[in-house]
Amino acid sequence: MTRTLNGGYVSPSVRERVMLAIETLNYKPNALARALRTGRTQQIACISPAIDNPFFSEVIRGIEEIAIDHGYILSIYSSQVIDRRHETFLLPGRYDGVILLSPSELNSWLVQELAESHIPLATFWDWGSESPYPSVAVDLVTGVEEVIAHLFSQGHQRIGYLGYLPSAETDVNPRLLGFRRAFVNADVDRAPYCVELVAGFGTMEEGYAGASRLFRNYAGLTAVFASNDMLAFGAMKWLRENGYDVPRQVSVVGCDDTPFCTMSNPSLSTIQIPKRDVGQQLMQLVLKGQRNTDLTVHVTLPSRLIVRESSGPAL
Amino acid sequence: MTRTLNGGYVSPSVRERVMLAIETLNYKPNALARALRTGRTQQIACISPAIDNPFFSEVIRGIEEIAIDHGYILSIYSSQVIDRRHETFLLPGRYDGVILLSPSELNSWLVQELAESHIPLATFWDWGSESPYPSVAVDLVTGVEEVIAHLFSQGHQRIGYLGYLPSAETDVNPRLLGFRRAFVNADVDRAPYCVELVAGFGTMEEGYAGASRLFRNYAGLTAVFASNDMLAFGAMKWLRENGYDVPRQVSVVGCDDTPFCTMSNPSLSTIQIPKRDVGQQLMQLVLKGQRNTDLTVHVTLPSRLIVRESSGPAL
DNA sequence: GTGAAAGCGCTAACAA
DNA sequence: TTGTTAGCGCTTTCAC
Repeated sequence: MTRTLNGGYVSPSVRERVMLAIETLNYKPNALARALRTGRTQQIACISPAIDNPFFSEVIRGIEEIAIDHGYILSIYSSQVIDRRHETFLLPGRYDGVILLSPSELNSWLVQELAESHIPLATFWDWGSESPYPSVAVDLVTGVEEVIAHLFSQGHQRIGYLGYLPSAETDVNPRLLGFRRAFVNADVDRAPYCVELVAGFGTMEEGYAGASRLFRNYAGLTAVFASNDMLAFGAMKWLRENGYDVPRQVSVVGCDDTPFCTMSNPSLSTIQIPKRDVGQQLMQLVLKGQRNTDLTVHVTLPSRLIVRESSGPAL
Repeated sequence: MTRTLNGGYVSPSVRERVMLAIETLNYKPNALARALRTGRTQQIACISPAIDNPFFSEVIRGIEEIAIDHGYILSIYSSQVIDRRHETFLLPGRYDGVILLSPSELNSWLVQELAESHIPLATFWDWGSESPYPSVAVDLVTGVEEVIAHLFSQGHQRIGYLGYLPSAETDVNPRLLGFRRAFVNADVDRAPYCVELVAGFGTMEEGYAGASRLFRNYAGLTAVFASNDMLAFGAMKWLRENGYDVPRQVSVVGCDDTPFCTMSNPSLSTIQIPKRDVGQQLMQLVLKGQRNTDLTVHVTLPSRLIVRESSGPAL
């Protein structure tokens, strides 16, 4: 029977009889038993911190494209609900590879376990310092510098930064890094920049609340850079509701270039990230990891500013 | 060893020695082998047609809440990439239950297979006629009637419907059904309504293109009802770019009440669906299905109109 | 070209 | 209380 399905030397008569039996008994192979025997499941796990953030959706689409091409199917998990109780759920056996999107301190234990488990691993690393694991990163530092240069060139002096922190690693956040560096590098004297960080995963609600704090705590801001688009949208809402005209009174720039950027009114200036590419490279890294073990590859992709309607000349 | 982990009668000394061995050898149980033996995987699969539509994200969150409570972990798949090659990937063994969101003709084969496989199944059914499988549905017909009543009351006469069709089942779409029925039930003579359907999954791009066709094909429209929020956002963008003021010249109403409804400018009037509830009920259905087999339960949840800024008096 | 048997890593049942 | 064994459903290998 085995041979009939998996391609072997079978005589036509036997093949026919087997096929008939399969049909009549409605036989379905048990994927689990097969995986146990062969050691491969043809499944890849992707653990995402927020499935409702379109940024990750797009990255996942990239992963899927490559995975499908190689006969893998992609299983998506939300890292917000994974805790140590599930420790073993993807360890030995279950997956032929794991992709971790934006791991934070909240799931560092998972990264650790995964790394020790010898399952091919790839991470989307957006916390500054180099990843100890195979990773894809985006060069956001220069992206953010572009943003600040753009705002400076439009006459903005007092610029706010709106970020989020899933845990406490704020200092290695490349966006904030770029933000600070841009001010240091600027050849003119500026009023100090203003930073407001909200705890969370970078949602619109957080952006709304964050904007409120930012503008309450710092007077005279004419521009805000938000560390992702969701925050930016939330901030724009707060600004609109509180009588600030965007972009005439306040410029807003986001990060990620999610699909809503072109839909919002005004459309959102943002940093474009090659999201599909990120996903594709991640999956390629897993594929590589399946051959050579213990390699640590790092891929860095570029980012660039896209100016839309939400940013313009300062008053 | 088994007993030490899974709670059995073990003497302290043995327990200690086993624990030590586990520690030093860094032993991790193989989830696959365990599942093969016990017949349960503690995993639930959820197959979603569009992970980038926030509507589904929210439903998934509801599923997750209940799943977690019962010790299951949720695996999410995008049905857009699943085809017959993956036929066996969730059949016997892999999952203790499967939830199918908005199955369409595109994956009717999957529903079929699943139903035959005796895996507890629950479907989110949004195509009108009653589901032959355990399902959660939303009473959209009355929701849509509310929308039309609202638009009528604001003086709108010529109203467009903007829908999408993943396959050809347009006639059982409850939104369209409600839309038509509202016109029939109306006690006054109205200009005929106008329907434009775009092929696809209900994205913003489709909404943009659909609006363009709608307004090209039908003159004098003063209101549009879109069968989901994404389409509505796309339509609003097209309207804005083509000089139509929303809501002063054209009212727009969406469906789903996704988070962006309150963020967009103008904010979007829409039909609210209890998304979390939908998810929770779906998972409950799976749980039920694990006990009694072959039961076919149907849960219907209500929907209601939320009026925001995008709809108002006709010119 | 085909049947049979071993064994993947686990748990449940049965002896001891 | 503990050690041992059979077997989940498959694939691989080795006889025939």
